[in-house]
Amino acid sequence: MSIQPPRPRGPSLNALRAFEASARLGGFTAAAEELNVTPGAVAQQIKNLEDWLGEPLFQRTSQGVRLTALGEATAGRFSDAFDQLGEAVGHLRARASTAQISVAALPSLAQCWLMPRLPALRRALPDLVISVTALEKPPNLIREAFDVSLFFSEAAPGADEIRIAEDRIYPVCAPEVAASVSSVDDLTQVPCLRDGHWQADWQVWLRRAMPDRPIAVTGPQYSLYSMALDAARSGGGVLMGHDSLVAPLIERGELVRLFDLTVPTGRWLTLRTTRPVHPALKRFIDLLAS
Amino acid sequence: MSIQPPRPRGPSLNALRAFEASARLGGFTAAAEELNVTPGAVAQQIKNLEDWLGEPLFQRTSQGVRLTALGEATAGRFSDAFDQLGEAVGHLRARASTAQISVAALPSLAQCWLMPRLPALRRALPDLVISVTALEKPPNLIREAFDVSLFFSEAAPGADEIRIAEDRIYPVCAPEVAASVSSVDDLTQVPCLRDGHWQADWQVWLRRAMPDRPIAVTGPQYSLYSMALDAARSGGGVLMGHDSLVAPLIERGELVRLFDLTVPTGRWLTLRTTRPVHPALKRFIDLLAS
DNA sequence: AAATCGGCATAGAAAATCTATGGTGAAGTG
DNA sequence: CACTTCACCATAGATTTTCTATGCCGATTT
Repeated sequence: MSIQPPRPRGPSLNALRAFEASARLGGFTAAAEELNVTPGAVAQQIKNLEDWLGEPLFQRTSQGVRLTALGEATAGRFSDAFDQLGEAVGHLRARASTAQISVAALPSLAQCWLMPRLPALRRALPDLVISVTALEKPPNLIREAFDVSLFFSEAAPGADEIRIAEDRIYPVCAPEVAASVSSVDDLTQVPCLRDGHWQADWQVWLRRAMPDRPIAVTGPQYSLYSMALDAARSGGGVLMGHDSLVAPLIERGELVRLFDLTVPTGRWLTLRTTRPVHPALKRFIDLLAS
Repeated sequence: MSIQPPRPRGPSLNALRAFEASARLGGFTAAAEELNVTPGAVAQQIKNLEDWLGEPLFQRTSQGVRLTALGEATAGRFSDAFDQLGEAVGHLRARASTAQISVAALPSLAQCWLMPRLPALRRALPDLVISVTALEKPPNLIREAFDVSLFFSEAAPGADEIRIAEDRIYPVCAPEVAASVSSVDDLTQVPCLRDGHWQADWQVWLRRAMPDRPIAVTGPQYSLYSMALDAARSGGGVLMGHDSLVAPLIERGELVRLFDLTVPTGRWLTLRTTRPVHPALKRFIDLLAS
């Protein structure tokens, strides 16, 4: 008979992950979002870890948290370790023959760019299960179980990134609305539709259209670009169109361009992938980027 | 309002750890021991991981498990990642000012070697909380929350190991028993106490004492060396004494040596530590090794 | 002054994880 | 040849961990 008493328990792996994410992202709330839990859950995990350690890792202030010296000194090691773990999981998935791909995309891109392409993709890759998740902000592909992300990015493309198209904007509206807008000044007389996340679009375009005489436009705001797009299609006003998203509608005659001024926003529609890329994913990406 | 749907869930960290341990130790049972859970729990974790992956990682045979090609190809990455994670936790503990030390030791060493030294150690390091866990086999110091381990080892000492003493054996008994044993042959007439884990001790010693004429001794067996030692002290028979464990009792006259033959077992009492070593631990080790 | 943004604490709910149990086939043992 | 042992499986129920929900606080912004 052998002695089998309780061994000293280490910290929970989830607590370590919560610490790492909070340290890297600079707050419990951001970490909670990445980990897909509530901020309270992260706060608790970190408290557990601090209790186990007997020492605080974050210094709480009323407007957020800051790493203590101890936290600062060790956070990097945890990030490295979890990077490596994420990479190992990536290899596992890449070598497994499971034909599963999950895409993270900006809601507008998911709906207006990806969805129209999905039927053809599914037809070309019938053995592939493709799932799409709409996210406001690009996920950390090393940590989360996404294979591909599709967002607008200003940065120069990295090694695992492909620039698909430049983001260019111009006003668009339904054909029957176009008649009532003959000059830029007329825009003040019609509803100028806006997307909540791209509030600045109109200003960006107007600054170029009327550099000397600033004008202000107003109109309803939609939380999703696709909703604003629907509104524009049904004659609800003028929308600041993003070329990648409205071009097919213009081609089909559902929308028409107003004026000829196209303004680049300085961002690019960027597809980012995890490494390593398994064969099915490679084919998927090649089709998307072509 | 933003879209916050379920993100694709990755595998649980605990499942990954169970996989890593099982792959490294070559079985669910061994992994369960290290992780301090039942084998069934490990089997379930691994099944979860395989279900998530859609592919088996182990090939089950009736006498154990073997890694599949996929498991073989990725297990190493997970070991590296968890090594790094363990190291990060080690740094965390090392920099924290918590004066907590936990020692893993062979039951016999814990009771007969460490316990007698503990009072002095606690007196010398009063601000240190020292806990001791008896284990049959040395724990993996990178993975588990031990600071120091104390076992007999045949291998040449590594970088984080200190050889404290050579393991040498010789028969001992209570003074009143010594009178009835004047030659090695007399050993067949008295109970020869044995420890369950050191069954071979008598054979090792007798092979040297009587190289030409092998004799067999018999006697009760105890699961713990300290029990056999108590039996010997109270006159229950002759015990094969390990020098490090019985020397103090001989000095105090509670036991006497029989014959003059001391046989080295080829093993060494070895103290192993984690790196990095924090200051309190350093002082502890220095005291133990001196 | 009100709204917003992190963060905290707590209780109860949900989910993950573990144990316990009985069963299998293969290998070793008397 | 039966008998034991060993490692693993499956399942159900218990336990522990983790999460959500809620109300609260203090600082910044409007």
